[in-house]
Amino acid sequence: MTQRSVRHRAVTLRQVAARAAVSRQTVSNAINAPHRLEPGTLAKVIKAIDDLKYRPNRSARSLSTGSAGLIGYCIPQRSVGYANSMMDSFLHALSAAMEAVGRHVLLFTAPPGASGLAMYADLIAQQAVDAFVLSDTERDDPRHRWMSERDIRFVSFGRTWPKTGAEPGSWVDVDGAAACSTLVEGLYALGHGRIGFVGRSGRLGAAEDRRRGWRDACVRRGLPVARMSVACAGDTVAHGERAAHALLDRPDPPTAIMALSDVFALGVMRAVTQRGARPGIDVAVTGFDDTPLAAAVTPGLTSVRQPVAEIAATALRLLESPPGETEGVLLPATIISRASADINPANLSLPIYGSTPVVHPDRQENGT
Amino acid sequence: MTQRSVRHRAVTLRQVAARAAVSRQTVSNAINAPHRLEPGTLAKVIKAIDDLKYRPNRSARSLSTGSAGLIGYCIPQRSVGYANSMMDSFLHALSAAMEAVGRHVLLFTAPPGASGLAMYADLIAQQAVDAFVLSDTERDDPRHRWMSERDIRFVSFGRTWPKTGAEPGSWVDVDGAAACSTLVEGLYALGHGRIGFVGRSGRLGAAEDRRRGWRDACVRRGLPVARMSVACAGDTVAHGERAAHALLDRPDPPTAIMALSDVFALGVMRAVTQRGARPGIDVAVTGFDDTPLAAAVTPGLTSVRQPVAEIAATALRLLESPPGETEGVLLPATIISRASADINPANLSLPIYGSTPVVHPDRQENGT
DNA sequence: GGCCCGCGTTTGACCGGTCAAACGACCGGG
DNA sequence: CCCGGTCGTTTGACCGGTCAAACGCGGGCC
Repeated sequence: MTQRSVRHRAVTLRQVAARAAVSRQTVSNAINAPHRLEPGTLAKVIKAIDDLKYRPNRSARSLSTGSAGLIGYCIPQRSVGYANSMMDSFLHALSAAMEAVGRHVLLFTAPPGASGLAMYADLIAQQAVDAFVLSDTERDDPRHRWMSERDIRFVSFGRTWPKTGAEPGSWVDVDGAAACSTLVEGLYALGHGRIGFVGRSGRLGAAEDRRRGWRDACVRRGLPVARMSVACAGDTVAHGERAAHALLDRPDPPTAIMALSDVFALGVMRAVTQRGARPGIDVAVTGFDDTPLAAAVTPGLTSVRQPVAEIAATALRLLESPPGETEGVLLPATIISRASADINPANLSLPIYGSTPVVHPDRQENGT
Repeated sequence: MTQRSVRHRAVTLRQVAARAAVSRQTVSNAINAPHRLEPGTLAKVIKAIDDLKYRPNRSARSLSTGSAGLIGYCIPQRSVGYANSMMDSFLHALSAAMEAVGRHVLLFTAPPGASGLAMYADLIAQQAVDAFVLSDTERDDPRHRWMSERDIRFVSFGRTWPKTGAEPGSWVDVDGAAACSTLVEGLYALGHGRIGFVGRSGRLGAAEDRRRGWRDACVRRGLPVARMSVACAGDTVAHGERAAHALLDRPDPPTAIMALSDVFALGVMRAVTQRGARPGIDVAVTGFDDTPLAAAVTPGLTSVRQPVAEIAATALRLLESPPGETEGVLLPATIISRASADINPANLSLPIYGSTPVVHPDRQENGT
């Protein structure tokens, strides 16, 4: 009804060209290859662009160049009650990193496993995205092979775990094994001689990696690993709780329990409390991902923080590297030491996998 | 090096047309307006499409139609330690809903407040998105006015709170006031005569809405509201804890405390415990958002679940309704009753705002 | 039999950029 | 003086769809 309800067409490159009294291509060059223009012309064109507030049409550019300027990210359908604020902040970091180079993240959903590949295929066929960032990778993840066979560009957050020599694609990952072996070292230094592990069944690469770090460090220190680990089927506090009870019911129960996630760790702490013991005093407990839970519970939960911003930046770099050149990048995590297992960095011996820093955040978090 | 490293061009509409021995437009019609084709031709074209696995190029279509098929969603930069898994699952639901109609969600980041509007403006100028879904809306959110002035389509998750009569745009929201007033009713029925509220300072619409529901229900029942509420500045457990101590230190302390979020509620439970009282027995506690925290803590935290899938579906519907027709939809939340405040639906009187169902999920969550 | 109508199909133009080749001006060298 | 080369700019074609108008055809009606 008001006069502004008349839809004003967007400014096009030709209008800018007309105003600056140059050809279309000159305007295009002013944006994409300014060095080709004579300084005077460039200034003239830039002025016209600013005056008209011109912004190139993304669809037109995509059509012409053949690249959409978008990368696809599949939001996994998580079970209710699964607190993965890590993925939340990773998405933010990824989005921010993409923006810095003029690209964006396109979200989509797909069923896990091979059946979800149709969604990926469709987006590529429509040329809606240039590449994918994969997360929640599994061992021998079908997506990796599938994509490399079709020359679809991707970066995996999580190793591609090749059976053979050649990697099917680039990946970034966090050194969960190193973090877990450092945790074992820290607990060992605190005098723990039996360290349990609450893991996850299934094929998730990260889960297997962390368990390996725990196992190898225990073996190295001569600590028992047989009957010291449990694999949960689900991702809830209740699962972690039952797993901890199972461990603590055994003949020589562990005096420290490392959990694959903060949610599991919370279940472990509950189990310990139910048995009349005190987490952090009678039984040490550690988690993973440093979710808000970790800082919130009493006692504070020692956890492992993943460097989301670095992961995102690395993923972007790998995506932009020339196709065919696959590369894997392993980033160190950081152990956030709290009262549930007060790791002392000074007592750590040389790492077997890689170095993982340890910090004590308590002062800041409980302050104003 | 292998032969598949030869980039095969994507199938185009013209190739399909050639194969089916029809014109380009006929293929286009087969996809967009099949009813216009004679059944025989349609079958022929569809066969060609299937044979070649043709999928229309998204950029080309966008360029032609002028709509990108994408809606923008700004992922807010949350403070570390803020567990909003609600937003996580909302994004999943939104993405799934969009896909069902062939559209997608494009993520971006922007600083909060008016300074972030440049990002919105840029995406529209580039015609990268058709519309926006806004979340974390504030009272008199600058984005609403700004967008309606520019005829930018949007739906707000959170009321637009107009000062005048006309709404600047469509919105979906969850009836937080009704949920909170129902919580008050439930607590009143349990015998609580002084009910405190831990809220949030600032202009967040949802925070003000919930506080209003608490306040009005208390006034209606003749319960005190003066010196019964605290507004926290930050979103952490520590803030909630301090707020609870402040309430419990007062001359006539509350016997029940409602918190704006699960994180605050956890802080409240800690404060109660520190004072030697038992949450759920000596002091009732409720949270909001039904995050994994709520089911994880001991005792289980009574919380309020927002219907994310319905919110997403409604947002999509409002986006597709003709422009100019603004509409607001208020959806009921669900109270998830646990041991921290065992609300009994049978004892609730008639609601003052709207009806909010109450469920007891404990059996499922602690089971296998 | 001629006319009009509607249906199914085709044609040319267009969306708004980019690419590659052509163009003119200027400069230095033979 | 003419030629070759470089630089800055322009031109036409093209990316892969959709839109609107034009077209051919058969049927019903007068």
